[in-house]
Amino acid sequence: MPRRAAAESQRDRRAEILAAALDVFAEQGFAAARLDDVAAKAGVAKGTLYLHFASKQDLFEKLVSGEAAPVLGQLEGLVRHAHGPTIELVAALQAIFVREVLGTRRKDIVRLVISEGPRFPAIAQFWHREVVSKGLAVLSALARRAAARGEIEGDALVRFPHLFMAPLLMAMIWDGLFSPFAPLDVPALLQAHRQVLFPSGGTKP
Amino acid sequence: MPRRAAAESQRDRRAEILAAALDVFAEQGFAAARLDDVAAKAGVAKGTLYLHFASKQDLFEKLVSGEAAPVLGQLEGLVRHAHGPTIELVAALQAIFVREVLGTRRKDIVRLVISEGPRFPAIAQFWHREVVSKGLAVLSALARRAAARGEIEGDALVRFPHLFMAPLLMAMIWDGLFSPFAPLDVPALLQAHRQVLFPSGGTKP
Amino acid sequence: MPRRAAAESQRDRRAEILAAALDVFAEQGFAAARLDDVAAKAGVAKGTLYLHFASKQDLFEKLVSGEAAPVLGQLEGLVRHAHGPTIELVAALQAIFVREVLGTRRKDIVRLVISEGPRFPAIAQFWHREVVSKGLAVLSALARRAAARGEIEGDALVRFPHLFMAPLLMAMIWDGLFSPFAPLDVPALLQAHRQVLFPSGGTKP
Amino acid sequence: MPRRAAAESQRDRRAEILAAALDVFAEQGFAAARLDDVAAKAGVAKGTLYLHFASKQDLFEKLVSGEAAPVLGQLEGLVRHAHGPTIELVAALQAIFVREVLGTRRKDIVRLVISEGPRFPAIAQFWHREVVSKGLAVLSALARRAAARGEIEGDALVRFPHLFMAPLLMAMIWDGLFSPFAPLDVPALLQAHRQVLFPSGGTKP
DNA sequence: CATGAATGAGCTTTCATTCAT
DNA sequence: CATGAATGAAAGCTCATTCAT
Repeated sequence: MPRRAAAESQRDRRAEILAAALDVFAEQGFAAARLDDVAAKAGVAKGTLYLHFASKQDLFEKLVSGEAAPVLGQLEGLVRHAHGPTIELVAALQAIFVREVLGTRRKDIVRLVISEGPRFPAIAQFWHREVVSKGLAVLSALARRAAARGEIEGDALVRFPHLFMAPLLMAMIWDGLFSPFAPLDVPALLQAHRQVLFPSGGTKP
Repeated sequence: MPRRAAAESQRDRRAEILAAALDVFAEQGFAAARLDDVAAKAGVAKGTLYLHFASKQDLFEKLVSGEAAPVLGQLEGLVRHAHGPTIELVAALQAIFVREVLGTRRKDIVRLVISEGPRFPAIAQFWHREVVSKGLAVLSALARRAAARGEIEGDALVRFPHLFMAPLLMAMIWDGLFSPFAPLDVPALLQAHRQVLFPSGGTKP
Repeated sequence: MPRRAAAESQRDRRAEILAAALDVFAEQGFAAARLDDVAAKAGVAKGTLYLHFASKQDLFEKLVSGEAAPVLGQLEGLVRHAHGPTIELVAALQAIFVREVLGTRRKDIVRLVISEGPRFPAIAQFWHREVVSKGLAVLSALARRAAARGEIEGDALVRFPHLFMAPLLMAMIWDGLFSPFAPLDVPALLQAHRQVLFPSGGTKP
Repeated sequence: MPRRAAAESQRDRRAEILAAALDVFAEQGFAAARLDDVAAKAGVAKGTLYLHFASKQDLFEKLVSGEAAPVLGQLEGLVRHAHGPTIELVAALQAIFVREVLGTRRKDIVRLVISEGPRFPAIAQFWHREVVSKGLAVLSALARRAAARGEIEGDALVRFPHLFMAPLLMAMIWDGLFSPFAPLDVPALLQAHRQVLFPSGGTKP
């Protein structure tokens, strides 16, 4: 099956380039990244990049638009089939985020979206549509569940599920900026956050 | 008074260049910013930039290291001379942040620190030392006050005053990324946050 | 044989660039030379220079460090296999110098070494080690031979073979400075020099 | 006499600038020299240079065209009123050259003429007319005197008095290029040269 | 006269993109 | 498909020259 083998090697090539691109873009930012470095890191010639991507910008856009779906799926599944106190659900979601985003190169993707997004409207829109709004919908459902179970008061978190996310965002940004000289204890931060969200410890007051 | 006049015009020139640099760096990021554009926007020749700043990087570092002190002073004063319910104090602090940061070019400075800081350790350290750690100290004092007055439970916010800031950070990032097509109601978000922080409405339960 | 062809074209390119660089550096000196001119003269784009040389300085150093060995070889061979009166040998050496240095672009290399050497210690040392000290050694051997054959008196030329070279150096400098309006009859100068060196006409007194 | 004082201070200023210019041009060459450095070294503002010299090139031309006459006068006087063996006269002339040129900043002027002359025809012509041809005339007279006294044979040195100068030129160039790591014993070189010029020790054979 | 801030043309160097092999 | 030499349009930075003070 030479066709199959060729297609696979194609996919591999492309994946290697994307991995190298992530390294370089994450370290340098879009403008300062050099395709020479991407090619060298991917082990291909510079011209080869253009067989897979139309331009530097295209490579960048493909890179930051291809990595979010699976995590979101995990979140969605977790919430849909949830049972037990919501505070435990929140802890599980945070753990997934820590493990699957903060603990992987995905955090670099998110940082790139934050840093470069304003100059790449297509990327910002894609992320809002495919990641942010879906994630917020899941979290809003979560808030509704907690309210229905009497675990939280008011509709603040239903209307602004962003408040679930904010400390995770902060952890991600802190990590990139200050962790070399002022590391942040992320699990403790998230635990504190859960304490704030569920003042009565997650049980009905 | 020619000496005096010359010194003043010097300061003006420098301020004009910094203002132009903020425009250009905020829009393009550090690497993609062109000093030609900065000079044109400031109404000076390219060479003039180098009479005031040693290099592009120097200009950038001076720009992001010169704008935070006054706001912090406001916050500190407010907390020190506070009276009344802490929730109102928090509302006032948030309002200051919205007015003095989100509502001004300062938000662009902060965004630049977030985006470019990882490549400029000097800037990250400066901001951590001069802005972030001081701001967190103020917020921690605020949390202690609220706990002392019985307005919040636990020490989560004392240990992690970051949780006060997180939604403001989120608002700032959202604004830069998504506001053109998905604006965020920041006052409502902050009000919701206050509801979460002070579930009993800011009075002792 | 595409590999072979590519390597050859590589060498050709490099040689073309070096030839163009010699033209431009010789005419303008190092500092005033423009790489634009080098590129144009070599028939390549400006960026191509940097595929072969790391910088303007590198190009210059490679240029002045790559052209002396063959001539020295000729001199050495001539002296080693000499027979007949030394004055004829000197005449032959001078003729080689006139033909191979004064009559070619090599004289421009030497002039560049003289003019720019003080600012390029690496070049000065290279030339002293590879060219000057070897050349002087050959000339000292020549003086020893003449003394052994009773053609000259004293050891002045053995200790200072520089005295053989001095008029050639003068001819080279005169040529660059004054020849447009006051040409120097170099063969006559060199003949006069031989008369001085061998007052008895090259035969034992 | 304010007029006189002003005129003197004018001359001083000009002399300071020329001295500073010599420092900078000698170290950097014409093209690489920066008028900023000249002004700083002279202790004047950059604009002041233009009150005394029309341009960088004008400053350079004035600098290298103002320093030769007195030395030539000494040579001329010495030869005109000579008595005793010519070899002693030659030794005296060489000593003057060593003292007044090699031992002073004048050697830097000469080196500048050699290095930059090809790009400044006005300078080359001036030096040929005012210095070189006059100096050679003196040396030719010297050679005639030696021949008349039977101290040398042939007319080689009468026709090419350059041969007197050549070792001095070599010493000057050697000094600029190689002396840091391979110093040349100039007095010994010149003594050797006299031995070659006067093989019988300066007495009639 | 003297100053030095301002100018802007011009320099070296970089790097996304192309294309002959 | 893959290569990597070649391109050339910028970009950052310099510095001789000018001129308002």
